Amino acid sequence: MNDSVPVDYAAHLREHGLQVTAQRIAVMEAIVGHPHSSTEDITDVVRTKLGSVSRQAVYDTLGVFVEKHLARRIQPSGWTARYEARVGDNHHHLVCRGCDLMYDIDCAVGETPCLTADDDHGFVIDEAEVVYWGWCPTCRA
Amino acid sequence: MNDSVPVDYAAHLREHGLQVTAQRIAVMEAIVGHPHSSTEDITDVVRTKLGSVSRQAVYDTLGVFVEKHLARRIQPSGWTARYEARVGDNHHHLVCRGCDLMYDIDCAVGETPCLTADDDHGFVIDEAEVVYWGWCPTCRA
DNA sequence: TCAAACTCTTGACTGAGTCCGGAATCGGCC
DNA sequence: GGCCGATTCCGGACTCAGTCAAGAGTTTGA
Repeated sequence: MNDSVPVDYAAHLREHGLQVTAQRIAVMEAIVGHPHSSTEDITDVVRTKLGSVSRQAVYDTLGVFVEKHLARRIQPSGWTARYEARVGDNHHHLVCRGCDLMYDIDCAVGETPCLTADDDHGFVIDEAEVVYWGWCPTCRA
Repeated sequence: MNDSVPVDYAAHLREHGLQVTAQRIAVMEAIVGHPHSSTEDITDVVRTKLGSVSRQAVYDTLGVFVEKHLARRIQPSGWTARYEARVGDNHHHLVCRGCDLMYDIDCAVGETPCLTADDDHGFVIDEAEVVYWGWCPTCRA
C-alpha cells in the first residue's frame, strides 16, 4: 500500500529507539491501515486485535510515536486529534466540512512554496501545515 | 489600527443581520483589540468592561460572529480556539511552539497559490488554512 | 537469569465546549 | 412611551478529549 512504511514494525520501532510491545505494534498497524483515525478509532482497532488495551496506553504510544517522528498528529479546527504514519514529506490535508472525510494532498506545485512566509518576525519556521476546507461530492449533493 | 474594521460596531452588527447588545459590542471590541485571543481571554476582557457576562453568552456570540463572517475562528493543533476580527482576506498564521505567540502572515507571494490543490478528489474547496510552526526569538534563546 | 528501565493499567481529575429551560433584553409597531 | 414577539443571555448540569500519578507488569541487555 505504501512502500515507505516498513511491514516489519518491530524493527521499525527499534530503529527509532523504542521498546517493542504488542500494543505498540498494534497501534502502528492501526495508523498505517487506517490513516487519519482519531484516538478512539485507533483504540477500537487495537482492542479488536489484542482484546484489550487501556486508553492511556494508546495515548502514550501515540505521543511517543509523534515525538520520535514515527507518526504525525493533525488536528483540524473543531476536530479531535488524528494520526497518520506518513511522515517526512510535505503533504497536506483536504477536509470535508460536512462529514468525517479527510484526504492527503501533495504540495500544490511539487515544491514547498508555502514554507516561505513573507515576514517571519524573527521566527525559525520548521513546518507549514496546510488544511484545505471544502465539501465532498456526497455532502454537496 | 485596522481600517477594514469599522469603529461603529453597532452598525457593523446590524449590517450582518444581528441584534445589537452591549455584550456583542464588547465581544467585538475584544477580538478587534486583542486578536488571536482565546474564549477565556475574551471573556475576561468583556467582564472588565461590562462587569459580568456568562461564559455561555461569549460562546454564543463568538459562534454567531463566525457564522455571519464577522470573525474567524482559528485553532492550531493542541491549542484552544482563538478568534480574530480580520476576515475576508487570505492571511495565515505563524505560531510559536514554545509560547503563546501568534502572528498574522500575508500570503507568501501575494496571490493565493495555496488555494489550488493538485488533486481535489471532487471537493469544492472554499478555504486553505495555513499555519506556520516555529520558534520565536525569545523561545529559541 | 536478573535487575534496571521502560511500558501498561487503573482510576481520578481537568478544562474546553455543549445542552437546555427559563429570565431578560431588543426592536418593530401601535 | 408602551406592548409584544423574537432574539439573546444566564446558570447549571453535562459531555468528552486529554492528562496525571502511582503501582503492577514487561522488555532488554548484561
